[in-house]
Amino acid sequence: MRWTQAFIPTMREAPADAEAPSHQLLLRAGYIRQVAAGLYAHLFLARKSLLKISQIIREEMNRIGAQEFYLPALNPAELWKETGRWDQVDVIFKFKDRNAHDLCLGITHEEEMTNIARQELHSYKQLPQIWYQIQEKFRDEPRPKSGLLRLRQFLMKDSYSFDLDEAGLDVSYQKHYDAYCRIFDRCGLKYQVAEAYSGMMGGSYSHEFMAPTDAGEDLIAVSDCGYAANLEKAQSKAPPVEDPPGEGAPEAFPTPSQKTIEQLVAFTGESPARMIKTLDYMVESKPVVILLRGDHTLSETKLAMALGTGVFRPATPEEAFALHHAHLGSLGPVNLRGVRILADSALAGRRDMMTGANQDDTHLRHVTPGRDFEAEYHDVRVVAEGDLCMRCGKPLRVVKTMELGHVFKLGRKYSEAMGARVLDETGKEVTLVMGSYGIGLERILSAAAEQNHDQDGLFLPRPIAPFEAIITAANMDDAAVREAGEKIYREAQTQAVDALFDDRPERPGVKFKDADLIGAPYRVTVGKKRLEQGMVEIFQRSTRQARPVRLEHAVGALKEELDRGC
RNA sequence: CGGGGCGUGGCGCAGUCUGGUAGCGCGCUUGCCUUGGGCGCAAGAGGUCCCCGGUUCGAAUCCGGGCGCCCCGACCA
Repeated sequence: MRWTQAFIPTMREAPADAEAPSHQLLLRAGYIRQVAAGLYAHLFLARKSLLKISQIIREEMNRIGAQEFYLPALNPAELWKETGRWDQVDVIFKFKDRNAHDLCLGITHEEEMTNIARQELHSYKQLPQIWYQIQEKFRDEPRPKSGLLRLRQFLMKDSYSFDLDEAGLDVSYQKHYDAYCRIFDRCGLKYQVAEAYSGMMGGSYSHEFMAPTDAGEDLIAVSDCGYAANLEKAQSKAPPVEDPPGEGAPEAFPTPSQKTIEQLVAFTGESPARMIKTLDYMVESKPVVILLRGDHTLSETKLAMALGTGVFRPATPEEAFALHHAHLGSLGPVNLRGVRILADSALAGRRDMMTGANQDDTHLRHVTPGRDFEAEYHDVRVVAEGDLCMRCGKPLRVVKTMELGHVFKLGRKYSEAMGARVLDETGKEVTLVMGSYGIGLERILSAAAEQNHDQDGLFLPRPIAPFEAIITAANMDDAAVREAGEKIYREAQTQAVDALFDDRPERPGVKFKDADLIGAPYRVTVGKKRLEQGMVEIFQRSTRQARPVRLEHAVGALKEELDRGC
């Protein structure tokens, strides 16, 4: 492609709305333009890159025997009512057609795929099946953000596996896991596979493929031993805390206006790890007291697991007062009767701690869990940086990441609800066991941009860069330079190098700046001085290393560099 | 949905408090000049000041209502 014929609207300045580096640079480099919140037009460069990404995905899916489908994005409500998701999922775009028939735009396609499965799969002999598509998905997100990171319409590769039993699902799941690793490897991304929270569907199991980047919106805990998990699910051992040997009974002491842990730390000089934080929740309309170490944070996701229900909310100050006869800031578990008390496991075995006295402006010291109050112990805290790995005991790191893909063992949730059954070899009717597996295509591009940029622009991994190289003729008015550029461009085409020839009559500075911006991993620079020696330059964008090569070897040398991987 | 910010030419912004002919930089067009890091000179084009209503002789500016976008939080099948 010649730049004079390409539509690559680069911008010197990023629109003020863009904050994340990937967002700013994809706009500045002319990849995308915003249409509305969470909706972006993919221009030439974005489309080109996304087509390369989808081709990689397609190849790896096909390699595990998956079959590509293409289903409508527009779907009738009936199927979604069958599984209950019509009412349960609040991000569905719903509307009526001219006949007042309920329709929605697909957020994923479990229902539609399962519908096909139940109509067409009748025998174990037809199993296993893996069906996938690369299709638009629509979600009425409360808050779209960060350019292509959280969109209302986006491209997703979603696949669905249908097996006779769990053992079959394990195989389909593992195939996907391996395919996903190959896909993200081939896309040149740094990523981490993390165990993921799998909701309240017992026995389910999932992994997320996470790209470390500051623009991400998920936190994962990572250990040197290979353990990694989303913070929603991650478990850890809290580093041990030295408690004093004191065996004294709880003793009240005045703490005027000391309400927060922070204030109490300043007031008493004790560390927050020596304090018990008391939180009240209303769980299905009944109060539950939750205890945490002062420096720990409650995980509502884990709380839901521990309680076996998601129906809860923090108690109001009035509800808390009714229970403790004290205001927030002085709550504690000692002498509380007739209420369920749930303590984080990090409190087990501790002694001589400090907590609220259930009397305003008063706290208790010498409080020992198990002696001074009884509680059920559960893991309900969010892993903190520095907590110890449950497996290897080494400190965990907390890393900010972007979710690229998710593989999920669904089990029989959809097949059961929709009656997708086949006959097994004994003639018995069995419900299909399903998995579902997603990849966000725009997120691959965003993550690649986040992981491969500097102030001047992008340098995307070769397999997903819109162009593998840009040929920059420094001065198109110089006949020798122009012709050398043309020659390299022609040869690149012959050699199947996907190159952009910058043949614009611009000043060199403009062309270099644009070349730095748009994400090609290499630049071949043709300039007057070197050309007089019969030389041009191969410039690696990521390292900014330039090396001279003979004009006639330029494309060969470029190919070598490209093939070496970048 | 709660909190905050913003809306003026394609992009970045000033002007709004204190009402009086709509400005600057970049970009764009044309000509000259220049040609290895967004060069210089000159002449131009381009704006419903987010929308609706009100106040006023007069509204980008004041008042009321609405819409849109961004950020933080909540949420995220």
